[in-house]
Amino acid sequence: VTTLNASRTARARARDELTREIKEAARRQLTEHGGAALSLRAVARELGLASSAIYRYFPGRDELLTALIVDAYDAVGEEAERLEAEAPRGDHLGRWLATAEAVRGWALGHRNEYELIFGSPVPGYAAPQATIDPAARIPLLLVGIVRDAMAARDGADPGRPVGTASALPEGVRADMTALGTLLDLDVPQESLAEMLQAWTTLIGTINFELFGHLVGSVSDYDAYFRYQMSRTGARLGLV
Amino acid sequence: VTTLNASRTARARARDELTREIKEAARRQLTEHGGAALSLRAVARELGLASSAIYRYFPGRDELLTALIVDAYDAVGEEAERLEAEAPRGDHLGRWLATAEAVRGWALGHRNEYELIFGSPVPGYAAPQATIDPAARIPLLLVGIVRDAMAARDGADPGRPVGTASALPEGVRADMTALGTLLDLDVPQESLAEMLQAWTTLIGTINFELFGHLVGSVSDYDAYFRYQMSRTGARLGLV
DNA sequence: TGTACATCAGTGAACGCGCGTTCACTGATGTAC
DNA sequence: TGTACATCAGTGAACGCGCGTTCACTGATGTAC
Repeated sequence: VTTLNASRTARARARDELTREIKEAARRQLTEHGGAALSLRAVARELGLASSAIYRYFPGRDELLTALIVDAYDAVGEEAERLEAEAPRGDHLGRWLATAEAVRGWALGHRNEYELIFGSPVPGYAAPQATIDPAARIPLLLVGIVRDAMAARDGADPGRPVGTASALPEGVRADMTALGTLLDLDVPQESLAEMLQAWTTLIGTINFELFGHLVGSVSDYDAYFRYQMSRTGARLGLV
Repeated sequence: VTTLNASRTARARARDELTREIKEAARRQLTEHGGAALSLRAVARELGLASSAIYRYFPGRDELLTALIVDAYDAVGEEAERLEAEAPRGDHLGRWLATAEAVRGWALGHRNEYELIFGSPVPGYAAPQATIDPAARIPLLLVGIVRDAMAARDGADPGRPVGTASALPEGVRADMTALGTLLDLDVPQESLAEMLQAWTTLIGTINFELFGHLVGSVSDYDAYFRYQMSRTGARLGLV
C-alpha cells in the first residue's frame, strides 16, 4: 500500500479531491442553515451527485460532521498560531492579544463553523475522540505564552508567582495539580485556574458578540473586545 | 372585554390551561432533541391533539419558540432573584455568588432551555423585541449588587473607584458612558466594563462546563465554578 | 505489452419517515335580546 | 328564562416538501500474471 505522492493513482487523486469538495460544499451549507440542519442530500445536490454517492466518501452524516468539526478546530488553531507567531517573542501581552484577535477574526468570518465548535452541541451528535487534539491547539498556545512569561520573570525576579495569589479550595487544587502535570507546566495552581478563566472569557466574549447578548450595551465591538482581552491578559501577569 | 378573574368564562380558562400545557410539552421536547428540532406535530401528538389544533394557540412554530425563550429567561431570572434575595444585603460578594450559583443550578437542571437562550441561536429564527426585557433580569441583578457595594464603600471611603482602574479606549468609553446613563448607574466606566466581563465570564464558564470544553481539565465542577466566580466577584470590588 | 479479473465510483429507484401549514367542516360555548 | 345567532376549539385530510440510508446495477480504473 505505497501511496506516496508520486505513485498515487488517478483514482486516489480524484478521491481526495472529491472528499475535499464534499467538505467545502458542506461548509457552505453550514453558512446558510447551521450545523443541526446539515443535509447529505443538499450537499450531493450542490455537487451534482446522487445522494447515495456521498456514502462512498463518508459512512454517514455524523462522520461528515466530525470531519467538519476537526477541520474547524484546525483552521482556527492554525490561524491563531500564525498570528501569534508574528508577535515579538518577548511581548507576551502582544502574543496573547494576537491570539485572541485571531480567534475573533476567524469567528466573524466563519460564524457557523465557529458555532459548530463553540456553540451548543449539535443535538443527537456526540463528538468523538478525534476532536480532542485539534480542540487543544489554542489553549496550548496560551500555555506557551504563560510559560515564556514565567521564564522571563523568573530570570529577573525568581520565585514570584504570576498574577494575584489567593487561597485555592481543595477540589480546585487537585484538578489544577493534575492539569499542571499533564501540561508539564510548572506554574502556581492559581495561574492555571487564571488561564482557564482567560480562555473561557475569550470564547465567552466572542459568543456574546455573535449571539447578540451585548446588543444595546456595546456598539464598538472591536474596541470592546480588545479592551477586555487586555484586561484579561494583564490579569494573567502578561506584559 | 372585562376578563377579570371571577368573570372568566370556561372557554377562557380552558384556553389558558391548554396554552400552558402546550408550552410544557414543548419544553419536554426540548429536553430530548434541542431547540432546532422543536416540532409542532410532536407537541400535538404528545397532547393527543390534531397538529392543526396548535394553530388556535400559536400562529406558528416561531411564536411558540419565542414563548419558550421568554419563559426560560423569566424562569432563570426569577430563580436568581430568589436566591440573591436570601443573602444578607450587606454581603455583596455573597449576593453575587448566590446569583451565579442560581444561574448554574438552573442551567444544570434545564440544559436545553438554557441552550435555547445562551447557546447558539436557533437557525432561521430571529429573536423578537419581546425577549429583551426578560433577558435583562440577571444583568440588572448584578447592577443592583454593584450599586449597593458602591454606596457602602462611598460611605466609608468616598470617591474611591470600584475595582482596579485602567485607561479606557475611546470607543469603549463612549459605550460605557451610554450604558451608565441607560442604567442610571453612577459608577466609573471601568466598573461597567468589568460588570459586562463578569456577566460574560459567568455564562462562559457554564457554557464550557455544559458543552464539554473543560473535560480533561476540570473534574470538580462545583468547586471550580465557585472559585472562578469568587475571583470574578473580588475583581468587581465586592466584599 | 496485453489480457483477465478484481476493485471501486457513481447511479437511480425505493423505503419509510417526519415536517409546517392550509382548509372546509362540526359541534360546543358564549352573548344579545 | 329562553331563543337565535355569533364565536371559537378542535378535526382530519391534504399539499408539497425534505430527510438518511439501502440496494442492485453499470462502467470505468487498477493490478497481477
